[in-house]
Amino acid sequence: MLETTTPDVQGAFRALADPSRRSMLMHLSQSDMTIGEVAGHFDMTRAAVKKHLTVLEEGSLISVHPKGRERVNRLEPNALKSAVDWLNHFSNFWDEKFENLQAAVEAAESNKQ
Amino acid sequence: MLETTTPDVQGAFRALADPSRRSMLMHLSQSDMTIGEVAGHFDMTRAAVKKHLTVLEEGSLISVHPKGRERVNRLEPNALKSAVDWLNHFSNFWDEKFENLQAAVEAAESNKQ
DNA sequence: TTTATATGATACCAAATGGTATCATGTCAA
DNA sequence: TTGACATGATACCATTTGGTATCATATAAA
Repeated sequence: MLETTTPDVQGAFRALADPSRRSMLMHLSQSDMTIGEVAGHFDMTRAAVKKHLTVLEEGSLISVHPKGRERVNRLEPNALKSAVDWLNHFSNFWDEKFENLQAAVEAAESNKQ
Repeated sequence: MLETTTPDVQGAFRALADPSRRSMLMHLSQSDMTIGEVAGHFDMTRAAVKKHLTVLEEGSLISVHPKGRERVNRLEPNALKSAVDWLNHFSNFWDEKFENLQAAVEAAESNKQ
């Protein structure tokens, strides 16, 4: 009831607060990418990009997989879900639209299992 | 298509990144409150609370309504929706569960009008 | 083996952030 | 009117944050 600071949630929202990081998530939603490939889409040094990717990894929004001398960054949808969950759970208080939405989530989840 | 930095979204995610501010939203979801009332729930000065409330207001997550010498802070659900929308739109890329979810949102919205 | 390359690590910097203390202002009430 | 009180506004501080530059390390390739 009214959880506010689950570490997961904090890490996710923290990572989502920066527009560059949100943009990186967008890129990673289209394909896994090495740090160098990610950096190719941004006007900043690889070191800066790597810091952002570290924040995303700390928030469990991405996972990193060594492959030879490269490190492949992969989107992790589940952690994003924890942010959505926080917002939805919270939203139930005032808007029935969100109740429908949460019901849809639960229905979809039970269908999968 | 792949919007990353709508001002709305940035303001909302920025405000949501801090656990104190998320907690304030929780409290405000139960009732409108003056800055003094909000401050009563936190171990920090009123000035600090006011700064947080300003960030929430800048993100359009709350609205402020003068009432005599008080200023009543009220939750604004719609701005939270912009954050949810960003997450959902984004989620469609990899998880059909979220497609169901977004369909439910749209259905609920059209039912209302 | 040598060399090029992808990444890691560190040091450093300016600006933003979360916080305090203090003072000013506006409004309710005696 | 005058005092109490809720809030606004500043100034200030320590820490975090987003960024750069530089050097070290590990691996692929010649």
